[in-house]
Order: sequence, then C-alpha cells, then structure tokens
Amino acid sequence: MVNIGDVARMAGVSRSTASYALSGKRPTSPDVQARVAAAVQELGYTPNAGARALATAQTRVIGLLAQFYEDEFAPAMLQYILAVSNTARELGYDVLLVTEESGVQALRRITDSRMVDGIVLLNVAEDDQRLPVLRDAAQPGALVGLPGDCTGVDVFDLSFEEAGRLMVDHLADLGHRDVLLVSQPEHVIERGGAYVWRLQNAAVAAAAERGVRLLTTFASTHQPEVGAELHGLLDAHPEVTGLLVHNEAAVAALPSVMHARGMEAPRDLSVIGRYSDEFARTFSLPYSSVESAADLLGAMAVRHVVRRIEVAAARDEPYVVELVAPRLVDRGSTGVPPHVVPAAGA
Amino acid sequence: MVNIGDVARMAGVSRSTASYALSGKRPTSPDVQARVAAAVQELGYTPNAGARALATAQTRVIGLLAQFYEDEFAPAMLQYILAVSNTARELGYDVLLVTEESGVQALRRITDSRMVDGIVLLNVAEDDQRLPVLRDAAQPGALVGLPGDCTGVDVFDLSFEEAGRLMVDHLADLGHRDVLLVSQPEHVIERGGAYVWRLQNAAVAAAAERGVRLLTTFASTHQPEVGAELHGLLDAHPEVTGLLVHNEAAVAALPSVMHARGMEAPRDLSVIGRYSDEFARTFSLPYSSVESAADLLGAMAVRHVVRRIEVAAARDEPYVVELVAPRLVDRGSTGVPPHVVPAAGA
DNA sequence: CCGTCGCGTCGAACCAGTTCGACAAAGGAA
DNA sequence: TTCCTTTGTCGAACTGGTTCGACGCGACGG
Repeated sequence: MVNIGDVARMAGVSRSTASYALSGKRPTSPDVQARVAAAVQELGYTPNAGARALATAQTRVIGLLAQFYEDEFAPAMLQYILAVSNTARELGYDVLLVTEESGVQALRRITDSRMVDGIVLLNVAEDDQRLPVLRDAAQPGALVGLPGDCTGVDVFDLSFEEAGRLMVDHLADLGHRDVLLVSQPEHVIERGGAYVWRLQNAAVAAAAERGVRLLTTFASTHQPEVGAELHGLLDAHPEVTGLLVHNEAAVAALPSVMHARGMEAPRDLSVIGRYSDEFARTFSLPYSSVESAADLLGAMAVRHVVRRIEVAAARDEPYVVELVAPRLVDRGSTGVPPHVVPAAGA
Repeated sequence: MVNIGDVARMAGVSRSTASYALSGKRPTSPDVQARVAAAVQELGYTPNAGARALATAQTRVIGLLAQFYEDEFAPAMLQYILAVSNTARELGYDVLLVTEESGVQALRRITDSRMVDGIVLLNVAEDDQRLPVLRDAAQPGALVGLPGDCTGVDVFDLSFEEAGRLMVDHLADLGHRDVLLVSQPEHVIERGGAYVWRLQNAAVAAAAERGVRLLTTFASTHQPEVGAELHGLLDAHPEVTGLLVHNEAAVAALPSVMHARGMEAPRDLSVIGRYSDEFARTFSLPYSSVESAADLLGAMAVRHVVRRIEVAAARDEPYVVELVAPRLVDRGSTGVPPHVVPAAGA
C-alpha cells in the first residue's frame, strides 16, 4: 500500500513536508505543493485512517446507537438514522451504526476503544442505562429523546407536551367535546417511554382547560389485535367524535376499521395522529398528524456533537435541552363534530 | 488515557509480554496472565482501535453501503440494514453505515483509507457504478442484489425468477386464466432494477406454459396516484380474476381500492404480493405474499465477507452467486376464481 | 557435568501518520 | 557588511498497539 513516505519520495521532499503540504498546517512553497499533489495523484495515495486516528486522536466517525424493540414501529427509526447519517456526512463524518441489544456494552466498547469522536443516542428512555456510560466517556454525546436526567449531554426531542395540547386544542376549536386518546401500550412506557405520558398529561390538562371530556386508553402495537381493540373502543364510546392516535400500529389499522364500520373522516369521526410525514406518505394515510420531526432532531443532535468535537471552546459550554415545537399537518381528516352540524343547520 | 504500557508496568512485565498475555498468541505463565488481567481490570484498560488497526491492518469494521431512492420503499431497506448489523456484531464486527448519494466516492473513501475490512453493498443495480470500485479494492465485498457482472464479489439475492413462477403457478393451480401483474414504474427499472424484469419475464414464461393470459403493467410508487391507477386497471380489465403485485405502494393502496369497489379477496379477486413479512405485519396486510428474505440475505452477505476476511484460504475461493428460493406466505387471499365456482357447482 | 531443548520473557522494530524544534537560505534593515 | 527576521524544509519524536528475533533459565538426556 502506498503511504506518505512514497509520496514524499516521489515529490523529492521529506515526509513531514509532504504532510504539511497536504494539510496546510504550515506554509509550503507553491512548487512543493504542486509536486506533492502530482505524486498523490500519480500514486493514488489516500491517508490511512488508523494511522491518522492514532496520531491525531480523531477518527472522524460518529457512533450512532439505535435500539430496536419488538413492539416498536421500526420504520420510524429509519428516518432518524438517515437524518443522522446524512448530516454527519455533510460535516465530514462517517457513522458507526450500533443496533446491539445491549446498548450499554456497545457504547462502552466504542468509546473506550476510541473508535468514535462523538455519540448520538436514539430512542432514549426515561432512565436510560446508557447515560451513565456516556457521561463518563471522553467523547461528547447528544440524545434524541428526553431522559429524566439530562446532565452532561445535549438533548433534543419533540415537545410532546406541545403536541398533546396542539391536538386537543385543534379538536376543541372545531367544537368537539368527547375525545378519545389512543396511546401506546403500557409496557412501552414501563420500558422508559415517558413521552407517552408527556403527551397524555398535556392532553389531559388541555382538555380540562377547554372543557373537553378526554378518554385515555392504551392499545396494542401489534396487528391484528390493535384493530379489534379499536373496534371495541368505538363500540364502547359512541359519544366520541374525535380520535387522537399516538400509536402507529393503531393508525395503520384505522382505515380498515373505519371502513368496516361505514365511518368516514371527518364526516363521522375527526382523527389526528402523531406520526411522521414519511409514514403518512408511504401508507397514504389520510389523517392529519403532528409531525415527528425526525429529520430535524437527528440533524440537530449531530451538529451539536460535531461542534463540541471540533470547537475546543464549545467543550465547556452549558449543555442544552431543546424541545422542538411540533407541526400539525392538516390532511383534512378533522372537522366539525357530526351532531353539531345538524344542530347548527337547524 | 491508559495504554498497554501502563498495564505492563503495573503487572511488572514488558509491553510485549502484556500484549501476548492478552492475545494469547504466545504462551505466558499463569502468574503473568493473572497480574496482567488484574492490571487491566484495575486501570480499566481498553486497546486503542486506531493503534490496533495500524499494527494489524484490521479494523474489525464492515462497511455497509445503502442507497435510498425517493421512489423506493425505505422501510424494506431497514430490514437489510438490521440483518447486516446484527450478524456483523455476532461475528465481532462493527458496521460503518454509508447512505451517501454518491456511493462510488463513499466506497472509494472507506476502502482506500482502510476504515473497513470488508464491504456489503445493498440495493445493487444491474450496472452498478460501485462495482468496479469494489473489485479493485483490497477488501472483499458481498452484494445483496444481482448485477449484470458478478465477477470479483459474492452475490446474494432473492430468486425473482422463482418468485414470478411461484406466483403464476399458484394462481394457475387454482384455476385462474386471466391474471394481472402490477410492477414498479419503469424509471425504477431504468435505474437498474433488473429484478423487476426478472420477475416479470419468469411470470410471463410460466403463464405461457400454463395457458394463463398474463397482463403486465407498471404502476406508480406514489400515493395517491397508484390508487387511481389500480382503479383504472380493474375497470379496464374486468375479466381479471387474479392480481400479482410487485409494488409495495400498490399493495398499501389496495385494501382501500378494493373496499371502494366492494370487492373482497379472495371472493372477487385473488391477490398475491411480493413483499416482506415485516411489511405485511406492520400494515396488517391481508394478502398472501412472496417473502423478501431480507434477514437471510443480509446475514449471508456478512458471513461470506467475514469468511474471506478471516480465513486466508477463503480469499482465493471462487466467488458465489446465490439466488435464494422465495417462500410463499399464505394469508388466505387467493382462491378459486369467481366464475369457476358456479360452473363447477352447476 | 555438559549440551540441548523449549518455555517464558524482553527489547526493538514496525505500522503510517502528525507535530515540534531546529536550521538553512533569503531578504531587509542598520 | 553584518545582524536579524522570515520563510520553507527537515529530522526526530510521538501516538499505541503487534510481532519478530534473541536470550536466560530450568529440565532433561547423554
């Protein structure tokens, strides 16, 4: 393999001069620069990443830890991964993707061995076991997801509080008084999915404020069970005119459930989901939804990590916790509740 | 940072002895082994990946190149990525994920700089630009997807030929004589998606053999256009009793299209798709389908690459091209064609 | 009692970069 | 002309591992 010594020899300079000519960290004569560049071209030289990592203590790789749970909607995860990967590349970094079950061991492995310059954690739980490890790692880290304790890391997440309020307010504004919130199953919350509570609590508070009766339930994340559960819920609560769905599986099942009941949105039921635009497009879901902002969150996490890696002064800046405001994408699945229309018309 | 010199000093041995005690590449006394192990434990030593890569010319990282196209069904990709990542970890490797637009440059970058020991390419096109680069890289490579020229790499793909035959035979066996194949749009094929042709050609041949009239069409991969196209097709071809769908977007749109037409599978129309089990589960799709085998293909690719990396003798073994036989998952969406039932009953 | 063998250990070289201090040559000021 | 500074280059050291050759020491056979 061709190394910098070969380049230097061909250019007729020393190894150090070749290095400086390439990095520009010290001035070199135009003549030398040209000869080194020509030699690089001629020999097809590419610096050895391992050697460079050893010498500079920088790998230009970011570790990305993603956990995949059986009962979670995996495609949503892909958006975060893509956002992180693309943003990293923009900034000149590669991404080491770790999907290992045991995120703690994996994190320790890649940080201790200095394989990465920084870390992005996806799917962060309320009491995430990976956080203590990340805190005493030498590399900076950013999270997508809000844990209980945010010290020592930059944190980015959707404002699920805002999302809950937004959804309730939207239906309340239209005149709905009986609304049902379908969340993810309880074991998702137990595993640390506090965001389920964050949205629900905010929704409950907003409902109270607006004089809306809000029923809350958990539904399965599996097909076809979730479909049956939706039928049961709609049977049990005929007074409900608005549905808030914070559960991707339930959203996917909803079209056929409504069809089977001869219902249409928004004629018979107003529906708002909480899922990504990507998800909506792929399955041509007709429901208005509060966006996940995966692209934005992934990009923010990477940018902050890279900043702490590259800007020495940024190392000691205070850590940030940013909850981004969700956006409601109107797909026309909400309207005035059915019993209001005739009343208004009469 | 603690290095092997610190460990050696604490254990009272030389650096080389410490290294041998840890690697076991030369025998060491039980006493030394214990002292070195104790020192490692005490100091929290982890070998520096860059230094090790430099010394051994091995990084224990596999490069995974995935391309994401606008008009492709991204979630399907995730399954391959997970399969590769999990299998790699099982074998002691980490995964460098590259999702860059320009796969060619990215591939050159990570191979030339020796960031990876091997390469797995996903989404391989008929005339994939990355292949020449991969062939003259120093690292072994495996593909998921079948290109025109397979020299110099191990190739794994679903047997789309077999899939096409399987689907046609299944309907022919049930008595269908008029069948419609809905494929992906032509620009997917132009981009190198020869698998669309492979399935279609095999289906056409099988249909000719079985005396089945097979109509073939391309449909959009976007919602809601694809739904309208399906309606148009069903309007134009009322004689069709069997539908073969090789287009995930069309599959996703089909339930509502059929519902709108008052059709039910298999009563009015027998349907077979070609998509992953994962896809079917997520959206509770009721159609029988020919599996993608993403898990299997991803795992095979990694195992072969790792074998060539680790087993010196495997370097020179002939390259393999394995087309795995697809599996038909019966979800009860196919049956005897409608006009046959009364005829048989009369 | 001496030579040989082999086990266990050590020192040194090596991988391929980066970076620091030194130094020669050239240019400008006194 | 001499002194000082600037500019460009070089040699050597350093990063943190692995690995080769050598060597001391104890056991064993002759």
